[in-house]
Amino acid sequence: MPRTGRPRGFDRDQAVEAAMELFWEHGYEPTSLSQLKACMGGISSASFYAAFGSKEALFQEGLARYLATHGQVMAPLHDPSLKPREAVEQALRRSARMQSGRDHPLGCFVTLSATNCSPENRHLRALVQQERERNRTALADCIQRAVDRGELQAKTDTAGLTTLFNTFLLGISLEARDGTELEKLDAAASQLMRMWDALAEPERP
Amino acid sequence: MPRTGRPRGFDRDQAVEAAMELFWEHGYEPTSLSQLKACMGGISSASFYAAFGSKEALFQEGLARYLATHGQVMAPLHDPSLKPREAVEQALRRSARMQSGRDHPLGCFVTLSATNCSPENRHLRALVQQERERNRTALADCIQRAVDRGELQAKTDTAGLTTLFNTFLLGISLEARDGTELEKLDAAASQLMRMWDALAEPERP
DNA sequence: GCCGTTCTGGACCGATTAATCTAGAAGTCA
DNA sequence: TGACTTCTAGATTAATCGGTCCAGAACGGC
Repeated sequence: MPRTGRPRGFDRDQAVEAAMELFWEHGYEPTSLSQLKACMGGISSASFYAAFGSKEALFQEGLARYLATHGQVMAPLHDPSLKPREAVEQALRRSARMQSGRDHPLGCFVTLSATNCSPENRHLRALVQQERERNRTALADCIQRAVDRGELQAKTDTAGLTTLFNTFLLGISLEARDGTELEKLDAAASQLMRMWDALAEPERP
Repeated sequence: MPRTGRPRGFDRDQAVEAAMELFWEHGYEPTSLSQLKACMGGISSASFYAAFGSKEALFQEGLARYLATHGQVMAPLHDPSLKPREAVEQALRRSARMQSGRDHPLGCFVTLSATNCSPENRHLRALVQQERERNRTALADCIQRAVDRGELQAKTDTAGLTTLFNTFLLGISLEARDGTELEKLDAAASQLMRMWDALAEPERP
């Protein structure tokens, strides 16, 4: 933090937040420098580059901001203290609720902000893809843990079940962006969790 | 078709095909005129505009081409002569197979080509969204038909089940683009279809 | 008051964007 | 052959892209 010199004329934190929403809504490439500067209160190019370095660096800050806030709906998947079924169900329902929320862009930043990408920005796509991979792995671990603990039948096709849940999870983004209401997404999640129960080892009487 | 004048120096049909693949891979906005002209054999701007009118018109032609070819994997959903279960299963499995195919871009044109969009191209996003809506409706009709015919229990939550299948269907795009192999997608589809069977009215003995 | 530091407004950069224009080439038809 | 039509190569358009530069403003420390 600088203790001397002319103070910044805008709130850097709010600016990152506003930029995140722009990237979230329109994606990395369609979001222009002019839009970004405008959403920060009409700051100048000099101010922009002094504060963030580049458009790309700002995008990475936006991603980090998203992961630390809205993206936390996926946290249950990475919490080993939760029962696997609980973790999965919470990830689904929290994702659905967050992504269909109306106080920010619809859908998920991680799946939607770098979908359409020029070859020269491939590394940015890789950045968010890596995040999806993290969730995919966590989900797989969750399901494996459920089998290990006897909460799913031993014969369960874990790879297939993981892909099923992950594909649904990813699909929520597109569904939410198309305007599907939370009620329907939640009902779909309920159906899917009923399936989990059907695959659960029946209690020995 | 013109019967007089200098003949076109390139194959218009092949050009539309090549453009479709570019839009499919990178999306509408990141695909530049230079790339498009290059993939058509390095034609000039004049040739391009004489043949297609505009970048946007070409995109619409590309979409139409996709729907008439690769997009036909969704046809079962619109075929009332198929049993509902068969229609849904075929739509899932054919989508998974097509979208993970390696002789064209991964995923689905309809869900991926206009995801990241500037406000001024909103109408193009609406164009592909409308296509998704068509499939959503067809899927809902399919499931309603299954209930009506007694192939699913009368108490079935049709809206929830429709959203479940549609969300999975959309998710296949993102999953395929992330490189998930057909084997896993197919296993996930199998799990989902097993769920259908669990919801089916049990046969009276 | 003055110095060093940091930020700001605005001009400016080359590159690229989608799209247009002009001159001429290459065909059909009479 | 010559009129007519259609397409092509290449220069050119205005606008916008992400990014840089500079002169001066606004602060803390001395």
